[in-house]
Amino acid sequence: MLNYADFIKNNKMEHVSLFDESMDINEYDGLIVLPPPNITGNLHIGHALNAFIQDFRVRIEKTKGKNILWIPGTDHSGIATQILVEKSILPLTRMDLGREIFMDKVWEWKEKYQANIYSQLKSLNISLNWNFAKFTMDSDVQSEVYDTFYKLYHADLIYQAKKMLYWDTQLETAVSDLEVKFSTVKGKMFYIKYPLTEECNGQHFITVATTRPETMFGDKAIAVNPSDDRYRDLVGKKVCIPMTNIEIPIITDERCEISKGTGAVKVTPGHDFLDFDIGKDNSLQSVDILDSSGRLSGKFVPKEYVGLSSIDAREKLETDLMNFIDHIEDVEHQVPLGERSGTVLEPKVTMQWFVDTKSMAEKALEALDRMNIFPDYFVKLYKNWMNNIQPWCISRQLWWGHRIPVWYCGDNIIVARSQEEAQQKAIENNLVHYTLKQDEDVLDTWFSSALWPFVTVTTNDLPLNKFYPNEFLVTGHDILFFWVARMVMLGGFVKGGIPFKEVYLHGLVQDDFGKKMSKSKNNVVDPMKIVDEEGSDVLRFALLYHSVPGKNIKFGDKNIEHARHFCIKIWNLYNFIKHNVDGTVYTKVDLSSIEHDWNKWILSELQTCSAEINDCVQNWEIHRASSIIYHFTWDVLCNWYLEGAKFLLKSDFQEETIKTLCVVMKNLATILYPFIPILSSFIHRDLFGKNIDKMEMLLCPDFNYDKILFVKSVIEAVRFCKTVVTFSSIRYSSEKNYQDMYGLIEKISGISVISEHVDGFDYPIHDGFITIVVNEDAIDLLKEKIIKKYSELSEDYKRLLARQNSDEFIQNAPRSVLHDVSNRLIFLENEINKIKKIMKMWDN
RNA sequence: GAGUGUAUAGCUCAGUGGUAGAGCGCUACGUUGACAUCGUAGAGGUCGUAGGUUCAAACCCUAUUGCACUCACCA
Repeated sequence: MLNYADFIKNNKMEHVSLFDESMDINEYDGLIVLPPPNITGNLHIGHALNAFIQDFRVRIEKTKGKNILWIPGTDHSGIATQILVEKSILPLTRMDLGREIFMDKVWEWKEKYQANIYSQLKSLNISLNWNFAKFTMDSDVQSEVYDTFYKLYHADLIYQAKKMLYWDTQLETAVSDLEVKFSTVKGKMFYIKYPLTEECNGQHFITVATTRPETMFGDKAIAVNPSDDRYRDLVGKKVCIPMTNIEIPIITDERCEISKGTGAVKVTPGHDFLDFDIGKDNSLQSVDILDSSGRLSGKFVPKEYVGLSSIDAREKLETDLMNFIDHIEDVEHQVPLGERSGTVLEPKVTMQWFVDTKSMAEKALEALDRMNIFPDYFVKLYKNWMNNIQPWCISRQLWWGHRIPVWYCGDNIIVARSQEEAQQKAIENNLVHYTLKQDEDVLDTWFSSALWPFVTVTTNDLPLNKFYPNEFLVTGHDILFFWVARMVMLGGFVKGGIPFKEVYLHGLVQDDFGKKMSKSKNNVVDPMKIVDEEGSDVLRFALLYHSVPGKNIKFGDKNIEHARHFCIKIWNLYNFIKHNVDGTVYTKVDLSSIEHDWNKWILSELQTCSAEINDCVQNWEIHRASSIIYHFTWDVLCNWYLEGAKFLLKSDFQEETIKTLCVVMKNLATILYPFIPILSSFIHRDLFGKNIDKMEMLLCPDFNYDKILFVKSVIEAVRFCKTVVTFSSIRYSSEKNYQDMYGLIEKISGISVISEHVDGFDYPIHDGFITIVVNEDAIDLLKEKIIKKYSELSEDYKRLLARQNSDEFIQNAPRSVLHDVSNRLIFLENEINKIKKIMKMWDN
């Protein structure tokens, strides 16, 4: 027979098709989209988690009879891809190649890495339907993107404005607030003395503190708080900017904090967010002293500083300003870094396109009534973000992306859905004498991603009313604002309603020590390597088992090992069953023909297990569902039932036990299918000759659960005693005497149960005693065990009795709890009395 | 600075007011025909700290400390 290692090896070779490619579109009952991976490289383990969670749910639905169309795709991811392609053409730059040739290079890159991502997704054995795959820059997707822009523009929700934004000097583009990551670095705080144009009360200078002295060339004022007594007399006076001797006024502004720095702050409206606002309110000019690559430039910058980077200029100023520097302090401060480029960002005023998100955010808040977010604590974050929504800058000064659908025609602006339409509009408006020039910039990647739930439907010519909203969305919590929020906003605007009925946010996969996986830390776990070595089921179960909603997963070899052991356990279970049914496989079994309580019991456990998993799935508690199936398979089925079944297979109950094994294996395979689809499909096909389909409804016959408790109780007692003494037979005595279970007990425990009276040591069990036939020497060890048990039970009893004797408890506790406690007390009392009786006999 | 989450066994983590749980690790025993990639048993916990609510708190509330994350923050 095939062993597990061979099975894994064989399955690598064969591509298991898990959906029926010929399935008619009418047979689908709903749709979901795969969050499109970036075409920047390889799938990482987070993608695998994301994909497996979706596939889990898709397969769950399938076993319930609901077919979900799952559409794959990839994202062009503007900045990230452009950076990589630029790196790949070094030492040439994109300027050297020109826009057209550079774009060809990016498209080449796209083809290569999309193919790579697709083949890696396929190796995860997930049920994506590849017939409908999309790329965010496909031309039909572009039409939808342009159409959305057009609609927003004509609804006055898109506008062009000059605003201060973070500017990436390496990529030479504006970036959105969400793409800024702050980092603590060591820097210097310069205390610079600005000379007053005329002395005032003996003062010749006003001192300001700054970490960015190089921006002084753009200073337009010195501001102090109006209630700051130290500077009261200086307000309205003028100072000179050191080096350039340009005169600027001392003004007051409420936003200056008296306790910060020296209380006096240099106002540079061109290069600081606060200063920009102060400048605007005080009619100060905003001058830009940095060019797009972050080098000093312009008429306000002294010649010897023109062309220097901020850092170089700062260094040079440290010596050049000698006479003006009061002192310098070492400080740690936060600097804004570009998420992708990692370079220091500069606040810079530029003309950009913005989406006015206010009204859409309001609708997105209302959408919460119809859209469930799991886990629900993310609702708070979502609300908080929507309530503090900022205009969304959607233009990027990049080459790779959807070119902004705006055409310039002299001083006229034409917003259109295509070049042709723009042309047409130019003709209509008598603008033909100008050359039509499309905006050079591209749209933020997230703008096109935000349309994903419906463009995947419309561009595939699928019926929107059937597939939109999507059934659910599964994604990492890190892109709640980047993506989920924007899908809800734009989806609501373009198509109305909500884009998906449920949102499940999973955590990030971290390394064993809870650190983020990154190439630089060399702690990246490659999912493809695990798939290659262990099979996709192992990776899948390892991830699902630990995926608590919203929480990050610490992932290491332990997780893999645990999942591998589980798969091997199932493999061995399958081996056992295959061996024991020996060709007579029952695919349909009339459960009413099952008579033995042991068999009926496992059927009922199976049913319970299935129902519990169902409950978990409703709430996306995949980790709990995984524990339940693990526990059922390992403990209930393999460790208890199977051991008993070994006896039944050699008894008069052989045939019905084979039937039971078949029913259990068939249904277990179906339950396991969403967790470990490859192995469970294989088992199902091999034993029952067909693919897994819908879950069967099991109508289990009634059975005597007391008998099961009896068997377990005797066996547990025997095992407990076996750890201290050796014996080969016991006698059981009680009112209820389930003789028909003796065989089972003997088989599982490995001792014989005799009915004739014997002398031995009495040991209490669930419902009576067992008499252990054992020699005198060992009795003390057993006594010790019993004394320990006695003290444990007594303590329990005392505590519980105290509770039951409390009037307040009786008055206030619900009836069911009172009932439980009194039952428990009766049980404990029984146990204790049994032990007392035994102990009394010791004395005789 | 504001917010969110989190603290439970040696480690990694589940836990739904009413008997404290799992995997790994550890100790002891056991290869009986699915599985040593295993089985059985055991040890190991004032559930971060301090209050409060409740008949009853790991769970609810308040405060506090540590950690993680999100947002804001370059004087």
